[in-house]
Amino acid sequence: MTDPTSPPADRRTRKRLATRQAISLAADRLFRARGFEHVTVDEIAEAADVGRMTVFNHFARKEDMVFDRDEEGREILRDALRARDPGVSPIETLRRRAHRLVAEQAPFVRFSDASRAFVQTVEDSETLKARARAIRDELAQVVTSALAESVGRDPTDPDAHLAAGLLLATWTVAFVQGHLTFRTMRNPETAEATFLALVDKGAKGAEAAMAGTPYA
Amino acid sequence: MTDPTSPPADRRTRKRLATRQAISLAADRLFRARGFEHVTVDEIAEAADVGRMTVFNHFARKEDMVFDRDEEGREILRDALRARDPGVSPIETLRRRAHRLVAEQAPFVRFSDASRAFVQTVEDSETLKARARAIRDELAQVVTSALAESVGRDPTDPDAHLAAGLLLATWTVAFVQGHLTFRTMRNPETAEATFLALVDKGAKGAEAAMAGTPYA
DNA sequence: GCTGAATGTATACTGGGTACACAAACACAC
DNA sequence: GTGTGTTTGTGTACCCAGTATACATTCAGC
Repeated sequence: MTDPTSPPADRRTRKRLATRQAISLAADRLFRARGFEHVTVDEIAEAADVGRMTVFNHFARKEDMVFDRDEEGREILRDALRARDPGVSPIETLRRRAHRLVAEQAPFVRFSDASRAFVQTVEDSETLKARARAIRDELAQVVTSALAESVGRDPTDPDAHLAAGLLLATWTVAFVQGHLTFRTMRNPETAEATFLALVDKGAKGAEAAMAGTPYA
Repeated sequence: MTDPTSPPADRRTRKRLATRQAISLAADRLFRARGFEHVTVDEIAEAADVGRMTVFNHFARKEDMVFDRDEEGREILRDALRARDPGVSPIETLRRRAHRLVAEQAPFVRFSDASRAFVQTVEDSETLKARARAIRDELAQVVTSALAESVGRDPTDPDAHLAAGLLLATWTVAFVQGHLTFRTMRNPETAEATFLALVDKGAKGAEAAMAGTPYA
C-alpha cells in the first residue's frame, strides 16, 4: 500500500513536485523575512536555484506562491453541502460545518502565531489583499452553485447569490475579527469564541433573509 | 453668485481640470471601443495630447480613469447615517436610503444602456474587477465607521463590521442581479424591482443578525 | 536505444508604475 | 511691470511582473 501523501513512484512527477516545493519554500522564507512586495521573482528563482521562467511554470502569478491551497477551501464548502441532511437547512448545515472545522483545528480556522504571521503578510500587501478578495469571490460562486444544487434550483437563482454573499461576508468578518482577537489576547480559545459567535450571528441573519426560500 | 459647478475663476485650476477631463474623455472613448485591457496608457496620453507622465499625474492608476467617482458613493453612505432619526434603526435607515436612491434615479442605481455598458467594461477586465472589490471593501469600512458612530460605539466594534459586511454583500448582489435582470429584460422597472427586493431581504437578514444590538 | 512528451531555461519583449530632474505657466507679491 | 515661489506638465531612465518563443534536457514507454 502506498501512502497517498508520499511522493509518487513516477520520477518525473517527483522531480516536478520537488522543484515546486523548492520554489515555494524559498518564496515563503523570503516573503516572511522582507515582505511580499519587497521580494522580486528573480530573487525567488535565485534562492530556489532555478530559472526565472521555471518559477512562472509552477506559479502563474507571484501571489499564487502565497495562496497555494485555495482549492482546499472550495472543496470544504462543496463537500459540506454535497450530502446534506434534508432535515437541516443548507445555511444551518454550513454553520455546523464551521463549528466542526474549529473543533477539528482545520488549517483555515486555526488561530496561531503561524496563521497570525500569514495574515500579517497578506495585510501588508495590496497585491495579496486583492488576491484574497478574488478568492473570496470564487468561494462565493462555489457556495452559490452548491446552495442552488442542494435545493434543486438553478445556479443563477438570485436568492442563492444573496445567501452565498451573506455567508461569505459573515465568514470573512469572523475570520478577520478572530485574528484580531488572537493578536490582542494571544489566546486561541478566545479567538475561536469570537469567530464562532460571529458565524452564528451571520447564520441567523442569513436564515432570516432567506425565510420562505428552500435555503433557510 | 458663482455656480459651484461652474469652472473656478482660478486659471491654473481651470486648466488643470481641463487636462484631467481631456484624459478622462479620451480614456473613456478608447476603453469603450477596445476594452480596458487592450488600451495602453501611452495611447491614452497620445489621444488626450498630453505626456504619459501627465496621465499618471491625474490618475495614480490606470483603473482610476474608470472609477473616478467612488468618493461620491462613500459620501452617500456617510450622509445617510449622519443625521439619522433615532427612532429608526441604522440598518432600516440605509434600506430606506436605497429605496430613495432608486426613486431619485441616482447614478449608482440607475439601470440603463449606459450603465450596462459600464458594468460590461468592468466585467471584461480582471484589473477592473479587482478595483471594484477594493472599492467595495472601502465602502464596507465607511459603513462600519458610520454605523458605529451613529450608535456611539467604537469603530472597531465586531458587530459593526458584521453588519457592514452583510449590507455591502447585499447591495453588491442586488446591484449585480439588477443589472443581469436589465440585460435580459431590457426594462429598468423590472431591474429596479429585482434590486429593491434583494435589498429588502438583505436588510431583513441584517436586522435579524443584529438583534439585541443597537444596529437593529 | 528510440521517440515523443514534460519540464527547465535563456532571451527578448510588453506595459504599468515610480523617481527624478527640469521647463513652462501661473498667482501673488512688490 | 518685475521678481519669486509654487503648481503643473513633461522627458528620461528605470524597476518589475508577466508573456511569447525557441531550445535543451530529462524521462516514460515502447
